[in-house]
Amino acid sequence: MTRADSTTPRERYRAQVRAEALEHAWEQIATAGSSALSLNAIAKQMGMSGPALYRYFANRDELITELVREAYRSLADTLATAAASGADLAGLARTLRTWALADPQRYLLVYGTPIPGYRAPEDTTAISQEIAATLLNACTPATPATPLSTHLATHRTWAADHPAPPEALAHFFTLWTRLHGVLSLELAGHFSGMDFDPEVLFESELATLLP
Amino acid sequence: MTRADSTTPRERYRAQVRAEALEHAWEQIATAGSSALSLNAIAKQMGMSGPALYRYFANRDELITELVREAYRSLADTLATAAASGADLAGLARTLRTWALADPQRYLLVYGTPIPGYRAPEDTTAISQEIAATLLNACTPATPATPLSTHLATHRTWAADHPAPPEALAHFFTLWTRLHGVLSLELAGHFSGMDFDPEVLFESELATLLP
DNA sequence: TCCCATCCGTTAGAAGTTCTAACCCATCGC
DNA sequence: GCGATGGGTTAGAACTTCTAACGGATGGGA
Repeated sequence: MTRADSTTPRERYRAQVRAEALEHAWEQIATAGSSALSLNAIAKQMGMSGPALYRYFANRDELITELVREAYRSLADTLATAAASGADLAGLARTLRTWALADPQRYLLVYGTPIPGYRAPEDTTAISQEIAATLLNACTPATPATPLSTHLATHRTWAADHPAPPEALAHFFTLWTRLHGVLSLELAGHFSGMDFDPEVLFESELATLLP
Repeated sequence: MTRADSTTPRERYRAQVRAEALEHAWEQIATAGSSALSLNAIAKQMGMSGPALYRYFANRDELITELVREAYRSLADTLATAAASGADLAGLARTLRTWALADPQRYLLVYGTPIPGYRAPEDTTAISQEIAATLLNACTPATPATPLSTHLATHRTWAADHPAPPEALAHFFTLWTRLHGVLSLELAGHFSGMDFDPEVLFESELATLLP
């Protein structure tokens, strides 16, 4: 304990206040969406007045960035533990759907409409690669070569260090976009008027992705 | 011309101002997203001060609703004219992609993250059904029965008047969600870090949807 | 042609928001 | 105990949406 291995009381308090603010932010986002998130309202819910929160978050964007980071982290961990428990590709896909349905706004925060000016920080792309790797590990490379896989064979810098063959990369992309296609339209309420069950559609798409 | 078959000059002026306001709104939305749309800024761009626009739009939501309506209308017309020109399913899909890439925020306005409280008006769902019908007409019912098609056979109230068989309905949903899956992730910038071409992925998914 | 109602645009202002500045005071380390 | 650090406060600027009250122009009926 010569130096900064343990945290000071101030740092602990600071982390606690930040965490509590993020909790309130999640509640607010779940009910009113990310665009209606108010730093002022959060501060008042915590019993302190307006600008006090600016000691903890430089601005509204930094708070949202932290929410995005938490969402990414949560998804990455959820998928990683599922994979560690022996879940196959179908299990991971259903884990993803469960995670998304548990908090639609959380899913849409990372995969929904982005703010045009907003630029995601470096570490979120790292977590994104982590998620991709978890899914990629479950992708079976038994699929035949396609125009997509041959294209990815020469355009794979994003997964340069992952040993998956180009057919697995192609499989991963089709998995990702197909599941996201069903999930995002379901979460956005575009199936709400219709009386069918989106889960059947999800399972139908999932079935096309299994060996 | 006994009564209201032609428009009065006032009505024409009113429609013109509304149209100009919507033009500025589209410009604003294209650069800063729908959440950053400012009624005040639009008014000032038009040379009039703040609250004047409230003579033309009851509130911000009504203006956004009108934008959503225009977007739906534009997509429906674009697909309808493509279909009238003899476009097949592949042609319609590529028309959709072109339309989406022409103005990403316009696509995301209708298919992206919704505002939780917001309720779409009746006529937009009518246009949505119009779009579905155009695509449905191009869906070949040659696909075999699947769990999804049997489910849709008994849950098709949303397309009750359309004569398509359940296999075509299933085909339509897989088409919709697969294309949207690629497009929405591409428009949201989730492929931007990677160096591959989203069009290849789009064409790959499209190929799986053709007979 | 005149006149009046309707409608348009204005300014003022309330209630929000984000965020900065200045100040006070508690806490923490030396 | 003393001083620096940092948290919380209020004030205030610059925004936003939206309402209210007031002018003035326009357009249709007598």
